[in-house]
Amino acid sequence: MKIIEEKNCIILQDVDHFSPEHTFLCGQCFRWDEEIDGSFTGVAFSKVVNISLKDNAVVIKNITLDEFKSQWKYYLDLDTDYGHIKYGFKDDQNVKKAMEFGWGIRILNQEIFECLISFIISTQNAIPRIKKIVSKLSEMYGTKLEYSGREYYAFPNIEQLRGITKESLSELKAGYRADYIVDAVEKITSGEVRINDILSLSYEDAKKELMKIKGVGPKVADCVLLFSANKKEAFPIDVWVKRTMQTLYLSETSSVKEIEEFASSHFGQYAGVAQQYLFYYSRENKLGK
DNA sequence: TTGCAGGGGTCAA
DNA sequence: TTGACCCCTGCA
Repeated sequence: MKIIEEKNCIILQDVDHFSPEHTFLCGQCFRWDEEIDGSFTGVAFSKVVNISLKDNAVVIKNITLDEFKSQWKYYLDLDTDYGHIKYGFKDDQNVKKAMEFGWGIRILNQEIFECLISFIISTQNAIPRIKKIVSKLSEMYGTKLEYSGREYYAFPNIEQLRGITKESLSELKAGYRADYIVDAVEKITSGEVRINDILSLSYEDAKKELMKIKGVGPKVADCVLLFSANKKEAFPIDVWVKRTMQTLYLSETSSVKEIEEFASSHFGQYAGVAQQYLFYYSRENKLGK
């Protein structure tokens, strides 16, 4: 990968296995929107950034070389060799097919707090509505940003949400999830849940730590670990993945526990990567519906 | 227009 | 293991 710095813009040449479209639309994040020209604009690290693919080069607008090296390179998971991961799944025809369909999905390393709150909101909810609620929460409590003549809002940090109540969140119309958001903020500010330790804890311990929060069950915890804590062995099982695994690998009556055990032994350390490709493939093709 | 089913699950009994 | 759950959206 060759990095070229231009005015307030970075160009990456020879990047393999990266599709902004598939990466931002595969359901792992809720803060990226497609523009008319096919590029994607999103907010992270209190910055608005625009990413596009042009003639096999990745163009990232509104960042400096330092910001790319210190934050965005990791965020986009560009240090991980997806060719190697793909090779490891060469004997699995289902994953192979899903990886061809959704080529270039990279598992993002999002900010943990934002990812946690976003997936608490995702519970029993549809993606467009999740995006709406996350966006509204940012507008209410986050820092205002500007890019290309438009207003954006950074996702609020823990300090900005300190002291919120169920009532103050009523405008969000998040339903019963408002209680969960309040509980997460309280437990993190009090130190009961040490969110900054998630990165250094083992997968199992990190999952236990997250599940101390009300509204965080195994699925939400796995999403947070996979999409923001670089734990690629995490294998979130939702309705789509459950149906897909039952159809392609196991049987209709297989339980979540059985699927979990199978995924761990069959997919191994990159189970989460396989999960995301299978999830995207089954959703886009409405598998089992 | 109204009514109903279901949505990237989780909690509590 | 099973239903209830807040609220919105899509679809008869």
